[in-house]
Amino acid sequence: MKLSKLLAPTLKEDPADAEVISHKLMVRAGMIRKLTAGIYSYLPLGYRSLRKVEQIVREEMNAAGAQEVFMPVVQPSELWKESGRWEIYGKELLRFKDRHDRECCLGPTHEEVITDLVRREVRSYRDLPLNLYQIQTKFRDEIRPRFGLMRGREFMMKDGYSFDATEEGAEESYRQMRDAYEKTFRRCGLKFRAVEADSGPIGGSFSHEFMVLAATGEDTIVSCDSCDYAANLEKAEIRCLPASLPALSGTPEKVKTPGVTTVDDVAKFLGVNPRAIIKTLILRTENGPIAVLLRGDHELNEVKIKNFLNVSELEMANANLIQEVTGGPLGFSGPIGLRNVVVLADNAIVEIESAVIGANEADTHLVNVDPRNHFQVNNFGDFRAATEGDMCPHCSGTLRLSRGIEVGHIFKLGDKYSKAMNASFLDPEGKETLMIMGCYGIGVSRVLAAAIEQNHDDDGIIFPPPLAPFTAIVTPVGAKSDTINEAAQKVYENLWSSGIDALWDDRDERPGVKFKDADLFGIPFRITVGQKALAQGKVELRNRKTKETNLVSPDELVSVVKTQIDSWLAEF
RNA sequence: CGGGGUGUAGCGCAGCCUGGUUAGCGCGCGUGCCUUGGGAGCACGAGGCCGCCGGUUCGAAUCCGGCCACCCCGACCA
Repeated sequence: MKLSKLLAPTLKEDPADAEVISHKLMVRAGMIRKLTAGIYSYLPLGYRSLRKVEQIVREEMNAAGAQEVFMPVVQPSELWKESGRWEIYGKELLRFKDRHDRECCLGPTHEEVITDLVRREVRSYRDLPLNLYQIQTKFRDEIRPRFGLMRGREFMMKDGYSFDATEEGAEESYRQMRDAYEKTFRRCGLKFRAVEADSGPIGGSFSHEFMVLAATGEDTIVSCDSCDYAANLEKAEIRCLPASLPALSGTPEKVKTPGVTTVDDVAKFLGVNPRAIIKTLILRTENGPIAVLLRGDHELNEVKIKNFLNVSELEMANANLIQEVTGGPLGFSGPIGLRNVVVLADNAIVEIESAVIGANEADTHLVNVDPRNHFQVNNFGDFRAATEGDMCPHCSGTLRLSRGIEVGHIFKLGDKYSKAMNASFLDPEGKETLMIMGCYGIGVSRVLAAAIEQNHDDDGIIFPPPLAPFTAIVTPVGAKSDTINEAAQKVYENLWSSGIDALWDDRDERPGVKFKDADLFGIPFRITVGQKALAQGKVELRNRKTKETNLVSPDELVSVVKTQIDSWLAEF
């Protein structure tokens, strides 16, 4: 490809609306352009890279025995009503009506469609296991799309679904996908970690997320510093030692705390550590209000509460509800004297020796409270978000927090969808049995963004060779000389005939412009054809990552490039 | 949806507070000269519904009201 013919409009300045590096660089390198919030066009360079990610995913899925299919974007509401998700999916599901007034939606994921397909076509255990996947545009009407391709509304996704006859088979399918995901992300040159995750509204029994490690990630990963335990923040369990404190003598005493409502303010006002305060959160669920007690310096983990109570709605109560439940105003709630609420307490509060709590009365707190004696709790449990330094649930190690970008998510679904939609088969005894499902997603466009987050420098993108839009760029420099241009063309043609996709910067630009663009594009190898090297019968090979330049003869060029690709890949 | 911010040439921005003839700057773009190993220089030039609608005024990019879009923080989210 001649660069003079390529639509690759580069920018010297960062676009004003881009926040993260991958977004800035993809726009500057002329890979993508925004159409509207969270919706992007791919220009030739961006699309080439996207296709390379797709191809890696495709190869690994095929190697793992999955078969590629292609399903509709527009889906009828009937299927979603059958699975129950028409009601629960929320506004992320973009719904509309067709000309006949039939309710439709744009597919944010394809459990319903695939389950419908498979239940119609598969009758016998002989047809199982079956693993089907597709690579397709998904639409999710995110509340707040941001960060370019990182969280778009329309994005490219690989979604795969397995159907097994037995539980063991389903677990084997899950394991195969997990292995395939490891290979896929490694081939994409990503530093990642598989972490335990909550399975969320999609349901099911267990799940892993594949997180690319990056400071700009939107997710928090909790990992143990001594064993291989890793989980996302929603899921991360916390080990708690049994409390062994003696009961406190004395009784709670009221203190006046005028206008002091937050944990920090109370701590400051009374001169105590926030760890000595028990905060009482009043929340509303579809089954009524609840109270959750947490140590002052801890944060609520809503997922843990939802899972414990098996509720789907959970939100902070408003002042009216707080008044109703506690008898006092917002900011002074405490566990003594609550009316008709389930009280959940995080394990950590029993370790507080002498606690401060709200008195359920304006401008008043109680001190000298014994959490083991002075109030009633319905259930103790692990209800808080993990923090740096907590104990690992599996070993004696310590938990650490880091940031990550979720590029893949695998679920074991069990019979959630096969049951709701009656996807069954006849087992060897002729008995009708529900299929056991798994589902497996990769954010293909997000992989591309994540790869750039991890691989860039001040000059631009540093694509790992497997994702680069072109593997090499031939850059003739020096005076307009037929010798140089002919030599450049020869090098270029030689690269292509050896299977290396190369770009040829045939523009009449000054060398600096060409070098800057080549760096910005992130093309792994630049071959400079110029007077100096040509005088020795050589060309210059520059490695985008190591920044090393070697003089090589045109005959050796291809083999040197291949060697350098191999050593680059060896790092993955 | 709550809070904050921004909409002026393809991109990045100034001008607005304190209304006043022809709306500027840098980059990019076109033509010519010149230059050619890290985003050169000079000259000339094209390009604007100043987000949209309404109001105030002799006069609005500028003041007022409404709307829309985009961005950030939060809530939310396979």
